[in-house]
Amino acid sequence: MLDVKLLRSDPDFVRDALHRRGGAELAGVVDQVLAHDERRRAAITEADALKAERNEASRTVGEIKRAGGDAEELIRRTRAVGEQIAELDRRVSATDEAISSLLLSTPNLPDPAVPQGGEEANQVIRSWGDPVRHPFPALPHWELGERLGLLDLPRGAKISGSGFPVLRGRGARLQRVLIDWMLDLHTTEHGYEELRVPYLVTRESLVGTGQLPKFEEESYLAERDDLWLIPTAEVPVTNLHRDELLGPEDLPLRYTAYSPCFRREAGAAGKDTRGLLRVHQFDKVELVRFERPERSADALEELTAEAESVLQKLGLAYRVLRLASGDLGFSARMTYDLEVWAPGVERWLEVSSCSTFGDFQARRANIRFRPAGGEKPAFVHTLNGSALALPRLMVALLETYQEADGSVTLPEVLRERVGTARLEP
RNA sequence: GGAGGGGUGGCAGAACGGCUAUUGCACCGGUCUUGAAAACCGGCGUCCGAAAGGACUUGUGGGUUCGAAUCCCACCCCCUCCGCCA
Repeated sequence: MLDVKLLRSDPDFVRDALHRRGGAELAGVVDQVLAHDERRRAAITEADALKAERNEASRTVGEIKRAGGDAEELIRRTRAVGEQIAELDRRVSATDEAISSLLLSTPNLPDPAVPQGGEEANQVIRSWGDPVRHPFPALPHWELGERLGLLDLPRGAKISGSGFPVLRGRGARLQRVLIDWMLDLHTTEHGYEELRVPYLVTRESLVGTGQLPKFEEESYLAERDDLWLIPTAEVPVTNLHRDELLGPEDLPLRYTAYSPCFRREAGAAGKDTRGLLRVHQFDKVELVRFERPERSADALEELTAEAESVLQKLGLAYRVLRLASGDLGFSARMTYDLEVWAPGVERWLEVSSCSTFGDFQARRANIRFRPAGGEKPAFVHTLNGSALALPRLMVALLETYQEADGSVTLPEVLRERVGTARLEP
């Protein structure tokens, strides 16, 4: 959520930043909010004066009664003031609601370093490894998966519909091993605390991180209990500290969590329907950081490097993109996408999105810290990134390490855990 | 699911219709001190306001009242016991 004070003090700056992100219509919320804000403050000023009057009168009533006098006349007049106050209070809450409903649906402002434009303006800022070109006809992962008995898409579809893959045998084990190995990497080498979190969350939690109220159609809802399936572990992990005031010594906080992720992919019907490229349920290991504001820029670089280290250790070629303003997620201030090369489908696949949110989520979720003893509380900065998302990682792994005979040779780091060096039919 | 108890500031914990939340701990500033500790003084939630000042804040939302932490209603959460259960 944007700070109303910022809109008030520098409306041109906010208008301009929102314009870069979503055009003139989006920039228009600034003036709408400011109009409500002005009405709101006028009503508060008026109501506060009447409340002061009422408090004074009530105090007097108490004194008169204690002295054994008759306060009827004063009570009657004060009752009328009470009605005026109620009317003004209604106006305050109406404008309040109008403002928060506008702001809850307004995305974060892009960082100045973010390139302007849509997807086509994303910048490749670095790459690692050489994209593999096999000297034989490379198979896509769904064929490899089927031949090697790792993947059973038809049965997944039978159970739950398309987009719900079944992994089996070595495939299931490989995925479990990758999760385990990544968690170990982040806890032992990167200083993260491992969390195991709920996969169903309240509406409030989704509002806290920014998925709601705007993207309701993207989430699954268990209506009977009004609980939502998480689209990412970011939601429960970030909300871990919702409505908390952290001490000066508490930051930074670094958490890693495995979770399944549930996404309706409502806007992507018909896109990437084959194999594991886009599914409704997938596994992911997530990194989440709570940082002091002055640390958040460096923290994003660190977090991105930590996600990259997974691909490096697996020997998979990837590139890092800085997303353009129009391609940023709702809550993000700046995002690096990691795209891994998949030689079977001959595409770069997004396996990680590392973002800083500034104080945007902290404001929505009310996560504050005390900068130093005695100082006023301030909002923390939150960051997160996938490290990594499993399906596309599996895709890149299988397609990259496939052999001419259809088998797959596993990278060294996984062999012991999987219990074999080669996946064969 | 049933019965009972309870949610008050960063933490602990009083007040149970009116003098507008007593107090302790922690933390910050000051005085004192060579320095520290102790002691003492002040501060330590949000909003409106340029300021003076004012308003709000006792889980959340309603209601009663001139006035609600306190009374009433609904909901949420925590604890204890019972039932069910991986």
